[in-house]
Amino acid sequence: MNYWLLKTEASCYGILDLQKEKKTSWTGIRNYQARNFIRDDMHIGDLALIYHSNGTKENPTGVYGLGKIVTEAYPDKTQFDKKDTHYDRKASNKNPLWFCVDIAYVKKYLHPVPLSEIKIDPELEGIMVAQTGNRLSVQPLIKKHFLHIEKLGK
DNA sequence: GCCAACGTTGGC
DNA sequence: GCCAACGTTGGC
Repeated sequence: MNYWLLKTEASCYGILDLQKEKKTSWTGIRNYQARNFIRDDMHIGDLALIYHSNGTKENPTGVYGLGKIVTEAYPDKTQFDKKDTHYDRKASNKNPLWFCVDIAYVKKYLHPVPLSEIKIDPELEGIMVAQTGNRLSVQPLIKKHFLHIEKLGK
């Protein structure tokens, strides 16, 4: 059982959208390291913190809720769609480059956990998302960090 | 909107 | 295989 942090922009697809839809395919990941995590290490039943980047004063950057991985990895179909912004001409059905999983809504946090708090919490020392310059949109979490954020978020 | 950090591309 | 140029991410 693995724990993850998934970055998204609230204005693009946030926890409220996931709550409404109940389930979505997490497409559009175009980074090899993130791709490898999805393809190789994500499995049904894993839990994922939903993190909103590029926050505002009212809704600061941070963790807003919880989702659950409900499929194994499969080819992200947006890579084959010429009209999609995530189209990749180097990818083919025979040789897909990019993968996605389906994420189900679990809950929205009563108390979202802002990045500013994550950064100063000694319990979360070493967490990847608090390290400067880190742009990875799919991040593995150690259980301790996952449980602590869960406790803070409710 | 700024800009630092960083991943990717492509010429050599 | 190096590395400069470029584009993107994302905190502020």
